Amino acid sequence: MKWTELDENWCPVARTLSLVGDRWTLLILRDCFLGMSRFDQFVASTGATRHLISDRLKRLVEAGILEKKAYSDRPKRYEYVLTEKGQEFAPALMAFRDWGKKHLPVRRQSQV
Amino acid sequence: MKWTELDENWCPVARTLSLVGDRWTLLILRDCFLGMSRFDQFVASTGATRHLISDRLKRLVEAGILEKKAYSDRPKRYEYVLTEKGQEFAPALMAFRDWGKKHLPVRRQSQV
DNA sequence: TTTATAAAGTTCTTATTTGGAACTTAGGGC
DNA sequence: GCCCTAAGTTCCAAATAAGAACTTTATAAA
Repeated sequence: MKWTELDENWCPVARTLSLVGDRWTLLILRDCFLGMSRFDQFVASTGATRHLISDRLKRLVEAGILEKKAYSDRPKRYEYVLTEKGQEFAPALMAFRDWGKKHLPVRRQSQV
Repeated sequence: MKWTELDENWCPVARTLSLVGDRWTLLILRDCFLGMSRFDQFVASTGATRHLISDRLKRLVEAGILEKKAYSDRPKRYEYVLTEKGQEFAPALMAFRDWGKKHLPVRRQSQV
């Protein structure tokens, strides 16, 4: 089964996962909550390929979680900001953060 | 970057995602919270391939989120139950559920 | 005594997705 | 003209997943 087929599942968890249920998507959302909004910031911060970031941003915009806004006209440059629907995803990320802090401590400090 | 390389990331969200950041893993956890514990239940419920379920259960057991317990000796049969560490993942799934219920309503009712 | 069923996987081949690097487009500055 | 930035796109090789069949161990039925 492809994961996009989960979008009409009876379970709201499954439907949510069909949209954001992969690590790069959730890392992009984390970055948005940390104040990032630009393509290259997401690439640098997540470590994912440009291709993946491009694809995931498209999905998030289609889903109404992010909004693509021009912040420059010449040349055309865009940034991505959380919509209200996206903002409401905060509790989920906070739950992930809390679980990680408690159960997955870092041994060695690694770079961003 | 491979997603397993996120496990020593500075960010607790990223570390959590390196473990459970894929849709099938989270669906398995959802099923555990719904009371399921057996291999074939996970296969039927999630719609993922047996191979995937096998792999993800292994990871979850290694991570101490699930425990593999024999419930029959002849023949040897195992089930998977949430550890306390796994139980504490509940808030994250509830956040997903709430977000899905609010923002992703189902149009047509589909089967489990 | 085959035959059938069940649970929990494993194996196999093919298809899809991802990784990594280079390239593109549209300016701006030196 | 040459280099730089930002936001992508394109290409091919490598990794991962899909789908179906097969395995193992044991119980029950014909």
